[in-house]
Amino acid sequence: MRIGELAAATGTTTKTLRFYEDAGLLHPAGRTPAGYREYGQDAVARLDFIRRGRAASLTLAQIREVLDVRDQGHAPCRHVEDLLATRLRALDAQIADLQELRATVAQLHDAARGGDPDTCGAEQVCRYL
Amino acid sequence: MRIGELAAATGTTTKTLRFYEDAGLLHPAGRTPAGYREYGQDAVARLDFIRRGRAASLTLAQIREVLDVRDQGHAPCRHVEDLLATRLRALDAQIADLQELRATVAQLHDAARGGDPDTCGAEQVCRYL
DNA sequence: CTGGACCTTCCAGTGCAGGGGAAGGTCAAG
DNA sequence: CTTGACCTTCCCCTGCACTGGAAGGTCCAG
Repeated sequence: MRIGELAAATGTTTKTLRFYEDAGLLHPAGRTPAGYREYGQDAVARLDFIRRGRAASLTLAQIREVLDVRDQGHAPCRHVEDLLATRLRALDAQIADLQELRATVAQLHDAARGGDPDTCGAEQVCRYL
Repeated sequence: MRIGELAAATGTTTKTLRFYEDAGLLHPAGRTPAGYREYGQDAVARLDFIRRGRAASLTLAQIREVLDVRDQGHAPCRHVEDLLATRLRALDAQIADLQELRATVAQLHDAARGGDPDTCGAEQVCRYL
């Protein structure tokens, strides 16, 4: 199939597919005599994997690592497990950071809600922030 | 004071201060005969405000809005309150999204943790993702 | 044989908040 | 007089994952 069909079949765009090829996530596609890219079903499976990886918030670099392991003939299960564990820890840290930030912002907002603009001094930009 | 002193006094860099001036967060500074920027104490207060805004995860554009209101002679309290409320809602949404994502990744990780690499078929990249 | 849908490559831009570094001017100390 | 610290403008680079658009080639239906 050609690039447009593959894009439609995997819910992405031709732009993205060429970008993935440049980024090393897709093997350079075979070409028709006219120079058009030609893909087989394996490309669909590969893109489905990439999509699942993206859905799990893995970066393209991480997904490529997994694909590289697979392309070298090894089962990437172990690598995927490590990746997911790392991602999980990062997500926990990120959520904790955001919750802390939320508490700070909520505190500021509580102080500002009920404030009287007329009592603002001109020597500072805003006493509520 | 000169730009390096101001940077040291506010815990930032000269690069950032020039960037803020370009971005409209700082008024164009006065210049010495040699062309050096010259700042007063008000610049320190302004940068402290910017720093607090950044700490509350406001964007530079949002902070500039507040400063613009202030510069036009109005107390920005009300504007700040709205901004904080909006930021709070965005943070809640972001935290909820991340928690959902975390659940998904945790599920994948649980499935992968106990898996046997030898049972992986070659027809897919990895059955755990 | 022409129109339109598709394909190719290449270059540039998006958003965000700066950072790196070059080429050159200024100032005070030694 | 020179050294070194500081300042100036200028332009490009970073990360991340694309997206937009121009200029041109290919293919098929009418």
